[in-house]
Amino acid sequence: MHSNSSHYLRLSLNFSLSQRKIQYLCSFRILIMENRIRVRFAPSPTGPLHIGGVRTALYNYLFAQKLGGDFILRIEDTDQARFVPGAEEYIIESLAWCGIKFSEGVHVGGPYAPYRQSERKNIYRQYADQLIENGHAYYAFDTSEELEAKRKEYDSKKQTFQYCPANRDTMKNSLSMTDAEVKQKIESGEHYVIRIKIPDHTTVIVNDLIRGKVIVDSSMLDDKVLFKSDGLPTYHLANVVDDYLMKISHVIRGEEWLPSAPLHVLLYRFLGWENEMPFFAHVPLLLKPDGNGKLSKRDGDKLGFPVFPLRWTDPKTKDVSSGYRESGYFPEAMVNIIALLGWNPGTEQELFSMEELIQAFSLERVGKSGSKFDPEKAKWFNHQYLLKKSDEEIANLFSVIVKEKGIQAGHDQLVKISHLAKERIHFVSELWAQTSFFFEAPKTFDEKAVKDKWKETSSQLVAEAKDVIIGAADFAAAPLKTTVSNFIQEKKYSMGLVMNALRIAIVGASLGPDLFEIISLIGKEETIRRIDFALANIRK
RNA sequence: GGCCCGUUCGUCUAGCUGGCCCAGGACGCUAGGUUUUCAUCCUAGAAAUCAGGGGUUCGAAUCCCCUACGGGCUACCA
Repeated sequence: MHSNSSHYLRLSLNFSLSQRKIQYLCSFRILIMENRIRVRFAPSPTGPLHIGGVRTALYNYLFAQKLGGDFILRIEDTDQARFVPGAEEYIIESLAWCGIKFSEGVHVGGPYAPYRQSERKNIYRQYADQLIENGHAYYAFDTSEELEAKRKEYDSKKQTFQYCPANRDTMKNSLSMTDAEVKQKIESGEHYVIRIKIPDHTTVIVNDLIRGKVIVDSSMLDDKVLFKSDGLPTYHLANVVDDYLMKISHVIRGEEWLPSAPLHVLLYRFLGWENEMPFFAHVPLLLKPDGNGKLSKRDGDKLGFPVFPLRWTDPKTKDVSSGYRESGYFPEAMVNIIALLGWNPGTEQELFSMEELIQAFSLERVGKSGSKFDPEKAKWFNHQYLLKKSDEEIANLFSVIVKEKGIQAGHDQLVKISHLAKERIHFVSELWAQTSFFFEAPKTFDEKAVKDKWKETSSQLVAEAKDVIIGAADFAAAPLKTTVSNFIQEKKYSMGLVMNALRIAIVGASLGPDLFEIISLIGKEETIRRIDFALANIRK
C-alpha cells in the first residue's frame, strides 16, 4: 500500500504572478531564439467536439498565430473501442466553421505526417521497449478480470487499489517473475501490457504556465499502462512520443490533464527528452450552467443551449443534438464568446474579431477557475455581430427562410427589409416573425394590440388616414411621413392614436419597424387593400 | 477515500509588484428618457461583508496558514 501521508511531499509553492510572468516570458526567449513555437490540438474521435474543446483549440490557435508558430491537428485514436465514425470529419468541419486554421494535420498533411495515431502505430513500440531496457517500464500479465477483482477487494476495505511500487511485486509482471517465465509467457502469445515503473520517492515538478509550479511526489503516481495488449499505446505514451517527435513547444490542453502531467514529465525524463520537454498550460474547464461538473458531450441540449458547434446526429442512436451553426449563431460570435470564457484582455473591449483576438491573446491572461456559459450574453453577442453584418449578407441568409415559406421575394426587397429589422433581432431566424407582414397581409389582428390600442375613434381615424395616403404624391418613406404627420397635426389628432391604429391595420399587430417604411415598401395598392380589410374586420 | 486545481455581483470578469477598491466593466434585471409599436439608443439604479476564520502589516480582495465548499483525476478512455 501507500506509504503514509507524512511522506507526501506536497509543496504548495508560493508562485506569485510576477514570477509567473517571468517564467512565462522566459519560455519565449528560449523558444523564439532556438525553436519554433509549435502547438497542437489533439482530440480523440469519440464523438462531436463540444464548445470546451473548441475553446481549447481556439486558445492554441490564437497562441500560435500571435507568435507566428505552427498549429497542428493530431487525431488521438488509440482507443479503437471508442471510435465513432464521422467524429473526425465533424471536428475538422467545426473548427473550419469557426475560422480556426491548421498549418499541419490529418486533413492538410505536413512534414511530421501521419497525424493520426492509429497510422503511427509502429513508432510507439520502440519507445516502450526502450523504457523496458532502461528499467523504467515492465511487462504486466494481469488480466482485466484480475485487476477488476483487485479493485473490488480494495473497495470493500474502503481503500483504492493502485498498481504502484508498494504492491507491484504481488502482481503478475516481469518484476515479480523470473526472466524465463516472462519469456515463456510472451512467446506463448499471452496478452500483456507495458507499464511504467514509477520510482519510489522522486519529486516531480510540472511547470504550468497558468498555474505555476505543481510539485508532486512520485509515490502518488501509479504504474500506468503505456502500451496496451492490443498493440496500441495509451494516451500517455502516444502523447509524449508524438509531442516530442513533432517538436511541440507548448502543450495547451484542458485542466483534466493536470493530474497526469507529472506522469508525462516522468516519461520525458525516462525517454531522455527532458531538456526538450514542451511547456505546459492547463486551461480551466467549461462548467455546466447549474454549477455542477464540467460540460460534457452527454449534456446535449438538456441545458437550454447547444453544447456543440455543429448539429450532430449520433450514428448509433440517431439522436440529434443541436449546434450553434444551425441555431443561427455566427461563427465570429461563437468564437468571441468562448474566447472570453476563461480569458480576458484586461481592457474593457468585449467585441473581438479573430484578428483582434490574435493580437490581444496571451496565456498569461488565461484565468484559473472554470467558467459557465451564459446563454443570455451569448444572444447579445450574436446580436452585436448581426448588426455588424451588411444588409446584403443578412438578406442572403434570410432569403433561404423566405423561400422555405414559399414566398417569392426580390433581393432588393429583402435587403431593405433586413436593414429595417436587423436591430430588433438576435438571430436571422427571428427575422420572419418580425417581418412576415411584408410578404403576407394580416388575416387576423393581434388581440392584445387591438384591445390596448384600437379605440372607438380608430376606424374613423384610419379611414381618414387612408384618404391621405391615397392622395400622397411621393410614396417614399420620408415624404410620406411628412404628409401623414401634417394631416394628423392639422386635424389636431393624437399622433399615437392614429399611428398605432394604422399599424394594427397594416401589420396586424404592434410590431415592426417604422410604419412609413413599411407602407412605402408594400406600396399604395397593398396598403389600401390592408386598410380596407382591417376596417371591415376589426371588432372591438 | 486519496491526490491535484480552484473560490470577487445571478453569469462572464477587472483587480498581479498590498493603500487610488466601503471593489470597476459587461450580460441580464429594475426605473426613467427618446419613439407611432417592438427593438435599438441614452440616463439612473439594485446587485459581491472579495467563501469563512486566523495571522503578517500603520493598512489586505491582494501576502501566509487553516477550514469549508466546488471541480478534476483516480481504466489495457482520452
